[in-house]
Amino acid sequence: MAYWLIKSEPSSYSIDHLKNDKKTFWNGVRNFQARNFMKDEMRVGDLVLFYHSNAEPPGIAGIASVCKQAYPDFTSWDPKDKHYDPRSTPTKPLWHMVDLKFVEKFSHFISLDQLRKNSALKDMLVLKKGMRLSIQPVKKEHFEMIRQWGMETV
DNA sequence: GCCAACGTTGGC
DNA sequence: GCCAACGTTGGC
Repeated sequence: MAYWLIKSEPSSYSIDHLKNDKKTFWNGVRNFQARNFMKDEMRVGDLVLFYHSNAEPPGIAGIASVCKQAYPDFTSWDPKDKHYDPRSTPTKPLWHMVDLKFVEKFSHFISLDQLRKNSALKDMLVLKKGMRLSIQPVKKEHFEMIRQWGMETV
């Protein structure tokens, strides 16, 4: 069982959208490193920190879990989709996605600023300068600390 | 296979 | 809206 962090812009898809949908497919990933994490390493039952990027403030909003292992991202060969990539076809899919389901929304949103101030978390990839990867592995101890923190009553 | 140019991400 | 940092593309 592994732990991850995924980024999403709340203006396009927030933790509240996921809470409402209960489940969604994580399409539109068009970066090879992120794709490889999904395709090669994400497994059903893995837990995911749901990060709000390009937000005010940015930070971790809750938790999701992987409920379907990687399969071809069919939006990649749809010319009408904004994530269309002509290199990808149904017979030779280039991009993949997983399904995520809602687990919990944090009672205590953890801002990027708060993450930075916690020295126990300083090795987290999301805190590294210039780190743009939208899907990142997270250490178990970091995940557990953040989960506990996030569920604290404020 | 190098690397400049370009496009994107995402904090600020 | 700016722009640094990065990934990707394409000319050579």
